[in-house]
Amino acid sequence: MSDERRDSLQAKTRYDPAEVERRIFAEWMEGGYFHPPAEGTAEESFSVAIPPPNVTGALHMGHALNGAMQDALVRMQRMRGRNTLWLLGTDHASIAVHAVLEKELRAEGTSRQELGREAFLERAWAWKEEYGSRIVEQLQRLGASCDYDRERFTLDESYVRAVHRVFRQLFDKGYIYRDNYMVNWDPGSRSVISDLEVENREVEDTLYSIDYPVEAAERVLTVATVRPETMLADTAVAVNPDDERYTDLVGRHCVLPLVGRRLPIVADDHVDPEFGTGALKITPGHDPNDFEIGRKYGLEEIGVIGSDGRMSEEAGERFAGMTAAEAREVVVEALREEGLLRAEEPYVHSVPFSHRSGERIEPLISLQWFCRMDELAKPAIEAVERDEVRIAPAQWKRVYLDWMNNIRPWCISRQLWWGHRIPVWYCDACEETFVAEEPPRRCGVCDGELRQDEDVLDTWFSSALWPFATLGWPDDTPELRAFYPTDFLTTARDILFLWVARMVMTALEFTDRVPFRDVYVHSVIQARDGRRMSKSLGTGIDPLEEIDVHGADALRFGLLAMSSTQDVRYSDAKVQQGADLANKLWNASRLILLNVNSERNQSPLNARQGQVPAGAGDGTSARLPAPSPVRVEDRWILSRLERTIASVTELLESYDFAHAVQEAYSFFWSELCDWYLEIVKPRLYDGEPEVSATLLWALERVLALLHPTMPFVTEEIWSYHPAREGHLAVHPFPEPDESLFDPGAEADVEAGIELTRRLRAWRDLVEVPVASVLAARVDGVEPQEFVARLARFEFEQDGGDPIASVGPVRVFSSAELPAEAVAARLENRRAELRSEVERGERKLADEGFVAKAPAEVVEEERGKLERYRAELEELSE
RNA sequence: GGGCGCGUAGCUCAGUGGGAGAGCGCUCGCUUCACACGCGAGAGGUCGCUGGUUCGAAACCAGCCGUGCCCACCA
Repeated sequence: MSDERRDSLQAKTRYDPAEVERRIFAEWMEGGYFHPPAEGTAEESFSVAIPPPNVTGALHMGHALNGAMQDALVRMQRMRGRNTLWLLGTDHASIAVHAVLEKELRAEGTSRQELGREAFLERAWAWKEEYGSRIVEQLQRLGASCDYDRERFTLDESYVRAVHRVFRQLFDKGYIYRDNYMVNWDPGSRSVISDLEVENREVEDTLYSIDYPVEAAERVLTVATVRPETMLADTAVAVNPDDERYTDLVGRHCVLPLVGRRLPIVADDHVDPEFGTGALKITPGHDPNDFEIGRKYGLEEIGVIGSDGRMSEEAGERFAGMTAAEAREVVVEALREEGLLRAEEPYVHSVPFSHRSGERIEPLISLQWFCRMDELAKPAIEAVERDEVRIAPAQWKRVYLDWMNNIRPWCISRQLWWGHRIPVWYCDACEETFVAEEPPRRCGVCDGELRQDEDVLDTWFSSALWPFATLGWPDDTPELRAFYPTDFLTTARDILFLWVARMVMTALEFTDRVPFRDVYVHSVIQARDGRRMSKSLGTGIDPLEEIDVHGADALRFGLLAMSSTQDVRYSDAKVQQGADLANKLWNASRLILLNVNSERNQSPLNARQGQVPAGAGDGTSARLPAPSPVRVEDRWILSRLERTIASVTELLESYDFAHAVQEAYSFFWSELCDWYLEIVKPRLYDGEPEVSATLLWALERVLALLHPTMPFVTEEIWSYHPAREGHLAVHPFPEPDESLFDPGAEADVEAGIELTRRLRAWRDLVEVPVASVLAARVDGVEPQEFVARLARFEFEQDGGDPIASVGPVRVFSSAELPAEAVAARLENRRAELRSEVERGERKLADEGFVAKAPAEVVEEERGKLERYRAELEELSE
């Protein structure tokens, strides 16, 4: 280390992430570590496709958590020397982009319709170029080791080819078809949306009961509805076939009030005789249930509400042009005048809203493109049943399977412009339809002009191809060979159906492989008060602000530490814990690096594994073996370190990030810093070579172990390590060395620690001044050297009569020891011990326990009882 | 209507059959030459309630109470 470097290390008593992070990130990028060559096979390499954020998106906590998890696993594999790709990209997000741009256009007093398709798309591309990479830059702030040189976009030219190929093949198989069907019309985005983009909310409406006169009879049928305006589109009335009140009416007709249309009275099981009067008005044009019933009985389908949300010509002159809400009032008023409005009552029920625009869904019949999913689902169900795709935690496997087993056709067309335009062309002259991957020039039948379908595909149709389309499919590219299938996917559960299930289906259909081996469904991070984090509620917490204040490592540690298999509240304390850990790492490293006797400065980690990390030095310099510790505390810390490496690694590999980081934290803080460093300080200051070697070895391994979760601070500290030959980002990840496990050393040092603790506690209780060193004798085995030093005792043979016992330590009286406090403390301890002895005796007197409990449990109980008895006897002398 | 989850220290959460844990907060004592974003020592829980299984239950089973989420076509 140069003198300047040493001085700066000496001077910085606090770790400052803001100063470090951008510099370190730039070094990684310069090293090209995140841009793997497209070589080898997918089995050899390690790859992850990032869940592509929307181009309109800004980094939110969900991205940050997901990023922290992916980066931890990706970095670990990269350090292990795998050819590692974390594929980055963004999603074109049709609806979101439309929302942004149309808002802009409205502010300018115009609209996309006025602008026209071509100009709108130009504007959309310009917007994408300007803002689309914002989230990518934000991922860099997090330290995400994505391949920034291989960024993909779901509207890339090659991606478009993949989409067209998939569309045509599904069409050829008869899975994709065009139909007039009941769809979810979103007046907000003025497009159809799929069932998965609809959310139901409880709403209080008014339930109206309306009398429908029966034709040629004095009777009326009273029907109930929350949407009286849709009665204009009624084409039947239904009753339950078992409902005796109406048996005689089935097959006859009602007369629709205000309209005069004759409505057949049909019988159908769907009608609940208990609800209202047991008679249901049927509106196939505007209600999904009624639509099904209508198709079943071949009823007329009338649409009275248009896609603009206004009443159409079909509704009649009186209503045409009104909004649905206006029409409702007029209809109700007219019914009231005619004396047909039987009742109005408040009614709470669930109503569909658009997840995207937030507006109430208008169900209507429309000519749209659909994709049958049942055949595609079959292999995707089997793959998960057979654990070829493993979903964790386990309950999500069943949720996935339940949904897949009840899958319904998917409406894939959208009345939008930004997106993959549907690759279908129509010939108006001969009414022929062409589906093609490349735009056909003329009609193949009559040579007439062709007109492309106006609509675009659901954004999720293209996202469903993400893991392979980003790697060049349908071409057989080196990237595809090297990195597909990918290894895992981490995601929040809200896109399990929307995205994950569809990727599994398309991957199996088009590549014959599962797209990834593991799916890990992670926590949703809620706001501090337990509410959803959302922009509209104002409950969002900005990860970038957190990074500004605490550093990326702190945020990453905090998110991983708070994560769980269930939803958790955002915890400032956990982020602070991460910041504290970064600072502690920095300062403990300063202690080591500024005080070691650095004659031996090679890398033990490299030596043991014999690896030369990519991007590291030439790999030819001499390597030293692991330190061969002579002192028991050295053997202890090395043993604990290796065990920690083993368990942290195992926890990371099983996606248990919270326990992984907390285990690393507690080893480092409690064992390495609080005990080992305190124990060895005198040897370190003395310049003893053995302890220096042990400390440098331990530091190297701790930094490497923590690098996947806290990449910046570990990389920065590593830059001062004498064994450094290259960046930590590509340094070997530690493998646990079981030959260093040492149960004997662990037991010995832990006993010393325990005694030290008891001595300190005793001092505190008798209120002896902190600085005073107490004289005492030890009966039995002499404790380790550090016990007396850290507890501020001096062990000697002679000092008169002991006035107190703490374990084997007999404390001599001295002026600083208040006799009364000592006596009180002694009595307290005796009382404690008596109760412990009593408890043990009671338990061992229980015949059931002695007879049925496992022998080792009983033995343990006996041992404890013996120890307590012995101590009590000692104190009673 | 169906499904899944949760209820443990003041707060946020771990803990799946052998004496209740962590972080933060709180109390007391320390400016001890890595770190006051620190060090040492403490206080604080009838583990939602009621039954059951077991020698032994925070953990397993049943019921209840409270709470969150997902799915679902009763107007």
